Amino acid sequence: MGKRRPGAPTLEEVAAHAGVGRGTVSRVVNNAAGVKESTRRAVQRAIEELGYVPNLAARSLAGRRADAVALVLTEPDWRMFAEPFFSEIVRSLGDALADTGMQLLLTLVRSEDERQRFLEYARGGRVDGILMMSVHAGDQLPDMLAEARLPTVLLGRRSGEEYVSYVDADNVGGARNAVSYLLKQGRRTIATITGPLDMYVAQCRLRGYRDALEMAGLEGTPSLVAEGDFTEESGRRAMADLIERHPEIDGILAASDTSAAGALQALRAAGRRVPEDVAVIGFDDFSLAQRTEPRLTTVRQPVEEMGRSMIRLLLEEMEEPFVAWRHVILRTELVVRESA
Amino acid sequence: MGKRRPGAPTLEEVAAHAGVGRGTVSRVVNNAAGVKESTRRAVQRAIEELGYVPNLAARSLAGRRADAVALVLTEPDWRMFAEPFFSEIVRSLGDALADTGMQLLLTLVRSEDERQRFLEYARGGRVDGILMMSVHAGDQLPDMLAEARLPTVLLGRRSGEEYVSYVDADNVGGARNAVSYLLKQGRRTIATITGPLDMYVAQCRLRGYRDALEMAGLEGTPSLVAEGDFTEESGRRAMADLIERHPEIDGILAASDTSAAGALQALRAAGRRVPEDVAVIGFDDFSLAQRTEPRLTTVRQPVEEMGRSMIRLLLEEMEEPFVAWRHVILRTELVVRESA
DNA sequence: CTGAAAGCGCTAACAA
DNA sequence: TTGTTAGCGCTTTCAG
Repeated sequence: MGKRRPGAPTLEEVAAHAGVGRGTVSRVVNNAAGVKESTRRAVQRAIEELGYVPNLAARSLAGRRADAVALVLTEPDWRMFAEPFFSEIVRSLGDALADTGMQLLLTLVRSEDERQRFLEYARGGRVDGILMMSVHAGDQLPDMLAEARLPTVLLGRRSGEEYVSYVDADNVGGARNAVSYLLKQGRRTIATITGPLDMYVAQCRLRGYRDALEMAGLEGTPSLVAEGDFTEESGRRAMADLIERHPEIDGILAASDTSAAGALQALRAAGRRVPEDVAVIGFDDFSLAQRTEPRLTTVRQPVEEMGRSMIRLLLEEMEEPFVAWRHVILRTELVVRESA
Repeated sequence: MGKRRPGAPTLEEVAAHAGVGRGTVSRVVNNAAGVKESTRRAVQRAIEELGYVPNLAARSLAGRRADAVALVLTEPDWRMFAEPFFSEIVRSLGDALADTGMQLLLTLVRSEDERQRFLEYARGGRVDGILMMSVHAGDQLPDMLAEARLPTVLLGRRSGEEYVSYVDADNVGGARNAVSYLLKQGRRTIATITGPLDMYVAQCRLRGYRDALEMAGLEGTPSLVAEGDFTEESGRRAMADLIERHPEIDGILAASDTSAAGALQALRAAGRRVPEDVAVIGFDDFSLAQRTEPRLTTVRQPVEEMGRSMIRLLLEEMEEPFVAWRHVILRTELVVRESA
């Protein structure tokens, strides 16, 4: 293994070149206060002239932070990689992190082997904190991270009793509002296309659907529930099944915008008019707004706020570790976009 | 900033606990040869008992590698994030890296600020090498990395005179073969939907298209070339334009499978039969195989091989730095999938 | 405001 | 086969 950048100048050399002590250079590099302006300038010139770049390993070792946080993507996320919700969240995390000077590192954990490797990486101190998104119910990684006392924040929870810090949307409420809205429109046979039911988020949206029906005094019909996995293809397939089972369907709640798009395709293929014959509401509103269904009514999650909240919680945990789990549940908003 | 894992045991403590010297523990941890089996076992027990985890910063500092490589995604990549080609490449890189014990870190570089931060991160020695994909012609980052003497490998090149190490597919040849195939079928009015023409890969595919026409003694018609950006939406739009300008079109080469899918939609919407009236060939074959167009003929890039090659080149550069740029150009394959 | 010095935890070279 | 030791480059007291 070739040594890294063999002749790279060190703090020491910069100090010598500038005719000051090591500590002073360190202060300048870290923008610490208490350095005479002229000295600072002299040091800065020396840095320029020598092309000095701080050695991050040394900095880390000397007892400070790694200045990086990892966003872990476990295997089940993989398919969602292509979902707009995913990239929007990543984008918002990047924005939220911009001020902190920390690097956002996406890491893929697909096998047990990779999980172990990542754990070593994190426990080895290469990151100051860990973010996870779309956690599946049975995922043990958050527990392992918690055990290693690593600041961790989840997007979504694994169950109602999640203890690791998380940021989540009010999925039950969002779904309930959506279905109530459909009922208010006079729809009576409302079906739902869920997400993968091993994810708590999907369970919550399903619960909201059921709650709304119950509140309206209607009885839930099991055959009006079709499991999907958030993807467009699953939406198409689920919708096709639903139409066959219940030709009288006049309303749909889909657990994602993408599966809603699939549902719309299947409905049109079956000759239904949307939204005259059948109204569709989906969760999230990224892909559709940009693509083929700009007029779909959606339950919007506050993505920017989610990213910001995750970073805020993470920073709090880094600041004052191991004192408490922190939870944030953000409100959703029904965005009505039906054309007149 | 809270100190990281304050009470974490060190090598020293493990050594004391096991009643051996520090060096011995280091050897055991690193699986080095030359340790008596009984000693090794004793050390391993001590490690278990104390829950020792090596401090990676210290390890890095002590003169070895960072055991991590970064895959940089610059702003223009961002849209491709959702493209199947992207996730397939990432997957193959992960596989290729699995043996090496290195962490793959995806980093997003969207702004000048983030570019600077990443540069510091890389020059600071947090990664042993850098991979970049879908580099745009004007991107300076590879030069900066080269200047910093950081092992770097690109997927694709910025121009015909690329010097930084890269792995690329034979895009000209692939496009030429595809168009020749269409010509052999008797198609005579062949259009192309390109990728973003500020990317060399898109230029090459366009060149291949033109070469094939020329070889057949046909004249290239500028209005048969529509610029897209690899996305489905761009394919739809470009195709719609092309049909309007040239209703007689009977063949299409699309620069990606995704834009080919968009083209197919536009063709069907215009009442054309595919492939009877119009034949379509796209580059890559991921999304379509999994989605709606399993029978599209495609120019297949050897994704697995691309990932493997990139890692191989990177390892070579790390091993023996700064001696040469290395280039690999992989053959493409025309995968005919028309139904009878 | 600045310099000197004590580590941070590990690897690797050298003795033993 | 193993123990000892000299750094790796930086941050951070503590004097001055």
